[in-house]
Amino acid sequence: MAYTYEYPHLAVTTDVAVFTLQKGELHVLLIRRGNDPFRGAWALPGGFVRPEEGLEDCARRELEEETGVSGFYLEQLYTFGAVQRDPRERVLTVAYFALIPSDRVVLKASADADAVAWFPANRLPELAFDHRDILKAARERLAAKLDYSTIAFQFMPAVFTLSELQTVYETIKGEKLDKRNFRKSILALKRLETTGKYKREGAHRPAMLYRIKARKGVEIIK
Amino acid sequence: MAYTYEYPHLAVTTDVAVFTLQKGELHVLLIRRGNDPFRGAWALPGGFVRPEEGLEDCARRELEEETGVSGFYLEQLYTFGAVQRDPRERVLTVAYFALIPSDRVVLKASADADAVAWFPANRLPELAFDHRDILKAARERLAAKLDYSTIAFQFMPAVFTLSELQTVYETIKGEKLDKRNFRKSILALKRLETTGKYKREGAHRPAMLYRIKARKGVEIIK
DNA sequence: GCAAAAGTGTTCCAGATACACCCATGT
DNA sequence: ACATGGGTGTATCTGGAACACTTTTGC
Repeated sequence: MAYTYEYPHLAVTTDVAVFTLQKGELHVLLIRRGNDPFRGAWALPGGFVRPEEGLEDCARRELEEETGVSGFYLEQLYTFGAVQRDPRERVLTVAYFALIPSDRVVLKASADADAVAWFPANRLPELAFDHRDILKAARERLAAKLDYSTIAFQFMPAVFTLSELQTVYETIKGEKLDKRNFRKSILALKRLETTGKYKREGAHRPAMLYRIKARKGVEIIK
Repeated sequence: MAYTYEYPHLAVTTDVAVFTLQKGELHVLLIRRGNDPFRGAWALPGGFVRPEEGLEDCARRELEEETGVSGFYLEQLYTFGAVQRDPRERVLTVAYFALIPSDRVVLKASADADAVAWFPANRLPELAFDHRDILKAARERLAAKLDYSTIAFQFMPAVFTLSELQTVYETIKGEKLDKRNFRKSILALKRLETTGKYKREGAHRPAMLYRIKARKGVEIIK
């Protein structure tokens, strides 16, 4: 099967930088490549855009196929188009980033990949293509958005404690936050409500469980 | 001449939303299309990406070819990929936005276009494709960046008065600013210096002319 | 002398920051 | 009883917002 056009066309992929939090560390989803180029190396999940498929649809489909997760937050990041970024031919990639709550990180292996795994964002293996650059851009965007949007909520399960939410902020920003000030400013957003239930674990006072009032999209705040 | 590939490729263009300021109004550069589809309609300058050409190179080249200007500020905006955005076939566009100082708005007609003209951003003609969406996204990005970067300097000629700079902010944000507060905050950035010369025009006190200390890129501030 | 834009400081307020102790629980 | 993380209020600081008059010029 061949595809012929009157003038040059480009190969176009979407790649997705998928983040979650595990054990107080930011993790990235990577796939071990089963084909050349970079066979055996780790790469972002992604694949070629089909002619009748929207860009975001493509990113979502590839990610669902390769990992089995769905319903995640997805946002276009940047389009990487350096001429030599793929050794085979010119390949453009429209990069996205996705966030997955920490209670939905179960993965399935798939036909496209030898393996799928979460890696701590600070200890990554060698990556295929320019995927390290893509991840760097995604981390910067994520960290920036913490300050002026409700994006952090996308990491949270259905119910959670304020300390857990604070850990999300601290992990991504890489700095400790003051507990009282954090609670004050988060509650001032009026986006959380108490469930009336408590999380009890370990030898200490149980923590109030909160939920997000309207789990719509990410809102810009301040 | 035909181009054949083993699997589907996409047509990829860059389109550029070019802004400048004229007579205290934000203006957009448009090109009247000489070919179908949308022959005779106005559109953003842009064109197909060549296989051996970087994305930003393409945006810059198309804009220089069609307008004769060069050395402008250029930033990737967003990639638009709706399946039906071009009636001929699936065409992806990597949209950029560009800013041109108000003293360099001279245009040349070119082979690609019947006409090139500046339009007030608030009174646009019918536009081809989804170019109205692209312009909307570009305006939003521009307005947002005023608050946390030095992007407004990209509109200024070599020397200018603080009142002229203030007019740039007021025009893009669509609101009046306090003169004393504006000067205080702009000068606090330490990015401007006086030239020692004055602009004298009209029956009033001459205004000090300033210049930008280091005309590098756009910096993130605060 | 008058019209028109340039230039200049201080007060006020709100939101961010710094900071320390008691509470509820399991062992 | 003690170790562990949960939960709470106030004083201070700082950056943004509000605000009015004098200066220099051309006509």
